[in-house]
Amino acid sequence: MVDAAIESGVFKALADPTRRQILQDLKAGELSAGDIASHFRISAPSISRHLGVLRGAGLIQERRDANKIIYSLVDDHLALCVGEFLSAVCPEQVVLRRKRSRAMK
Amino acid sequence: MVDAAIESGVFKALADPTRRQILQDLKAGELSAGDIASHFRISAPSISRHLGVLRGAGLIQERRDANKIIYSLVDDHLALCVGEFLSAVCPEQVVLRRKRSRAMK
DNA sequence: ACAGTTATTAGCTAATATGCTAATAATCGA
DNA sequence: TCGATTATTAGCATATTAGCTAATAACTGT
Repeated sequence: MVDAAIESGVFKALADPTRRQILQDLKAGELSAGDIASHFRISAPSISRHLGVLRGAGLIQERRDANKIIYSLVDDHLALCVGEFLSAVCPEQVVLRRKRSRAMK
Repeated sequence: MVDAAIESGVFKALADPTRRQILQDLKAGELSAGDIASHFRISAPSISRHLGVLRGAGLIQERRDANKIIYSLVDDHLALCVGEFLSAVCPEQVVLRRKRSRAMK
């Protein structure tokens, strides 16, 4: 079960089309903030804030590489939060497949 | 492919926890506006507006039954819109199963 | 037709979200 | 260390959202 406050942050984050597009872009692999910003017409600071929202929701993570800050998807978070909700409302149509954890006992 | 404006409406609608709960409540079957409102602490007009948002997003439908207005889930819409997005971002974890249409040629 | 029930619409306030520019921070290369 | 590059933070303006109460609309039963 995903905590309600966390789920709420995820859905809030998904409410903005720019943020949804960023997630889709990151599906292909990690990207720097500048790379991401260059896909949009809005200003870099605005993108930076969108990245902050996504990060706050636990959907993406960042690391510094020299000059740049590199963003990437946090693996299971989106599928877990949204999948759990969809499983509650339309389980016949959405099947959640849990990824095999790579850290096995 | 789901139209972008429609997808946007769906995700906006899902951003509010009250609206997500309404969808979950309706999973069990149709409910009148009053039934729905009685599950929440907020005023009936506020619930009415939430219902309007969900309806505007195509997620629920209404019909009048005498005095009451009865709401129910619109079958595929949620799974289609959100599932399409999840399939783009985390297809390994979320499998979208299309319902068999009952109106077959 | 009228009172009662159910629900929505109107009008308002307060909080939140999103965009911008200017300023600041962190790092690199010479 | 200094200028260039990359990105974030601060501060502001505007738009949207969510809540409320009061008023209106649609329908029932007598």
